[in-house]
Amino acid sequence: MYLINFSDFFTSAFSVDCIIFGYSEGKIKALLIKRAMEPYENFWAVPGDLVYPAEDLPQAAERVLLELTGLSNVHMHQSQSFGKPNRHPNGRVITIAYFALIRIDDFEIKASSWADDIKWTAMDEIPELAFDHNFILSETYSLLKQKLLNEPVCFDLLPERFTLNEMQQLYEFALETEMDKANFRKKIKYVPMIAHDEKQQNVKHRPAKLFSFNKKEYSNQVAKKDYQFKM
Amino acid sequence: MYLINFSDFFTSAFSVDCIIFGYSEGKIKALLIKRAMEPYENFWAVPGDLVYPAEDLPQAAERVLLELTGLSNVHMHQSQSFGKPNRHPNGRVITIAYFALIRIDDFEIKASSWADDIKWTAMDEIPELAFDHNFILSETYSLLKQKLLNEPVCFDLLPERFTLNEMQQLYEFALETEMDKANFRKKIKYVPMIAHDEKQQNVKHRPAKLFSFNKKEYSNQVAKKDYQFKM
DNA sequence: GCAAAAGTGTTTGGATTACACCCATGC
DNA sequence: GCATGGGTGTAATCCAAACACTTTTGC
Repeated sequence: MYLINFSDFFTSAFSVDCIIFGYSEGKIKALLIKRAMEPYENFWAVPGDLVYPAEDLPQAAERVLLELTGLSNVHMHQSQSFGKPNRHPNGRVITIAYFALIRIDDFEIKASSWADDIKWTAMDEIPELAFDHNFILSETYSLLKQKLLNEPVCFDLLPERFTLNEMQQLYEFALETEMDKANFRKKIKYVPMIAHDEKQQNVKHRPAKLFSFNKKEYSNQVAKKDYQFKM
Repeated sequence: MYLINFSDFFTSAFSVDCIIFGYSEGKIKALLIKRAMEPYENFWAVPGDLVYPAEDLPQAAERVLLELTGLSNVHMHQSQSFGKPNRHPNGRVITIAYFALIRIDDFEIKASSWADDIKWTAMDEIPELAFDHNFILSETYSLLKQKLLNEPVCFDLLPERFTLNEMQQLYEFALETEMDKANFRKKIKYVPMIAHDEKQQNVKHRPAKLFSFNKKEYSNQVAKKDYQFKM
């Protein structure tokens, strides 16, 4: 038996928070919005929204992403759920965090009806955020770092064509370590990548070769079980 | 602006599903219940319950665990959330899965008001379950396997005092591989464990030494950053 | 003694590390 | 030429796999 009526359970709301990670200037960044309404008006926050009663969760997260970036068909990774009874001042709201990895230069960000301002913020410069969003963001960033070690998700953050040094710097930022150039290249020797003839432009030193991730070949090798991405 | 009234968002319910993992006879097992009520009456299912409007999520999961096992103060690990709009026939119910790791021999399991029967089922013998519980269980098991590789959670499943072979067999089952005895022992050489004088009893071969996990020493070393559990 | 599993040592090859060196470009 | 990073080779070391061997118990 329950201590309350069955129907009284159906009095909660849930939201998705959608953490959008990008990479530029050697740093992993998250898209933050400045809230245009109470509660926590004028605080920076992770974009998120309530989920409609008939809407699927990842769909809702994709909707938030679409509104802010115009991007669709981006894979949403599920993070954790956060449900402390008092985390939202207006009622019981449980939030399910999702995160998306995108290429910063591929689109224009737009503020939305519920955001006054919007900006990319490097993960080592996150200010105080609304609600429990500092906690949500840092837990989700840990998950991202985990994935960077075990899955080739770095290529969702890097430009379609990138230099090996850009790739190395991404890992150096995420893992907060310095790496040896020669050793890094040995480590990624078996990652399926395409070497292009194209070179870096407008640099005042020897231009680096551009690479792109060979997704097809990667899927093949994983299916044949003779390769497992590992950093 | 929202397409529906703000209050209409507060028409959903949350549940927690609480996957209880144990280890015996060389296999990782999950505690399943036979449902005593509709929907899915008489189906096997993962134990779970609705969350009270003012209840914290991990608290609710602990409540479910307590009712079935009498155990409290067990750390609940969060798994994923599952929220397809039609996953529950009686309304929109989002479930947050948690999992607990316990020592099977440390307690008596008891059926509860909402369960007709209850049993331990090995992870390679899971039957068809109610709702989307097959999916929830297999996703959560993947997470457990992940944790077994990166955190010393195997000691929550093993008896307080265990043999190195029992530990090896746990990993062999989880990773679905066979391991070399000598190499396994080299790999765990730096895991902080206490070797006891006590030996295995009632075996018809040379009795093995019993070990236990040195949690205090582990915490120390992790704090000093000179050790990181890794299998 | 024999069976069975506990427990340990050795060899080998591949990966990781540290470090050195040469190369191509802009100025 | 020089500064700057791109790109590669080598030697030392560590680690993991394979496998063999010894030890201790019950019967």
